[in-house]
Amino acid sequence: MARVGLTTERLVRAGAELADEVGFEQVTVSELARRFDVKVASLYSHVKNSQDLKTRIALFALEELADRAADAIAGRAGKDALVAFADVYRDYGREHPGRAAAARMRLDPETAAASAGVRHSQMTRAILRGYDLTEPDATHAVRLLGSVFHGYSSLETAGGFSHSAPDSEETWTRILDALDALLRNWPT
Amino acid sequence: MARVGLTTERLVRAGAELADEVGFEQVTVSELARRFDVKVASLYSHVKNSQDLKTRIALFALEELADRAADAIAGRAGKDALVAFADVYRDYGREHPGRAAAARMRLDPETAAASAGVRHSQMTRAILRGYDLTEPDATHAVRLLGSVFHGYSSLETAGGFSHSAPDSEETWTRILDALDALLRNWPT
DNA sequence: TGCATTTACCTAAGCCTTTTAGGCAAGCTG
DNA sequence: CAGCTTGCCTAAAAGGCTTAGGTAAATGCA
Repeated sequence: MARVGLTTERLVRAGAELADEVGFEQVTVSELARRFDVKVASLYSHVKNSQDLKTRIALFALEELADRAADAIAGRAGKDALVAFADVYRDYGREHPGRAAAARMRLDPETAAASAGVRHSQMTRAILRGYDLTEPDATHAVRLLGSVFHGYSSLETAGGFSHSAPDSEETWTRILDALDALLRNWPT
Repeated sequence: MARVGLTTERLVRAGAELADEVGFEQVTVSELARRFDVKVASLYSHVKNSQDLKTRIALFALEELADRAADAIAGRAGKDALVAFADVYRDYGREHPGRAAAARMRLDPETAAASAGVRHSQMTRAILRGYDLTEPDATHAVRLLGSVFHGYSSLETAGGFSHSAPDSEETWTRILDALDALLRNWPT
């Protein structure tokens, strides 16, 4: 009975990697057990159930993404900050499609309120300091940006933009140009 | 052995309703069999497997949504068309969250190419006729609109905007104002 | 109308995932 | 080194997916 050294932390990290390989939907307690060469039941000391595992992966991804975003916007402002921030979301979705899908998972309100999701909206609002928006327009804009980042990443992952001109890269820069212009001239 | 009259069509419709009730992820061949008061194996004459069922629900939803969108934009142009079109997406997501989730499902390329998804992008492009965009900007704009509709609907369903001011209704109209303004002044 | 064909639904069975209950031994704590 | 905690185990139940092969209801054709 060699002990492998399972911890909730290690399971979640491995779950995140598994998600990137096979898709978040396909993350299963059984597969994770297989990867640790351990019996399935053994995971249940570290994780409440399958749902709990997925929620933890989602929280992990939100955290990781928020950290990257924070790094990216440090010392930047205006369009420079907007682009750096937005690129973090898109790059994350392409590097880590499973984690990104996890980050989009529906969380119950209390869990969401305690998650790094809060940091995400705070950072988005911080980006808007480079533009001249007052409430409630700032909130509207935060929601618009969230929708675009979220939506673009998930359409791109679904293959929506592949194999057709213009390439996704170009569309992305043009969308960011457009959003920058929009934020500078937000209609009242 | 009373025959219930199963058909692929009826299964898919029932599956769509089930999705709206319990969530698309929770749609299961077993539950569907239960609803028709039929043994699980019986469904396998009408549907290849669970994946096939879900794909068919997705295609059904895309079709239904495209029909509604087509109705909405008939006889409209400019901002009027944009708003009517966008509202179809948002309303569909709120009335039929399960089907809307299905419509967001990742399809393999050939299936996607044969789906009503094609009509969706054609209609989006048609909306842009009311604005002065030439290629490749029109394509960029189509992708932006797709991202926003997709993203907003999924964030709203996830409860992202609930219980905080301003309400989602107001944000939505302001976002449409903003998109209209943006399309009229697309940066080059 | 009666027979043949098709087919809608069934039973049976195997496999996989999830989850709980209870046991043993590995490794820290003193 | 004795004792406690706990990490991982076996066992088992319950439910979902899927295939193979059968029976009877519906359909079609003479």
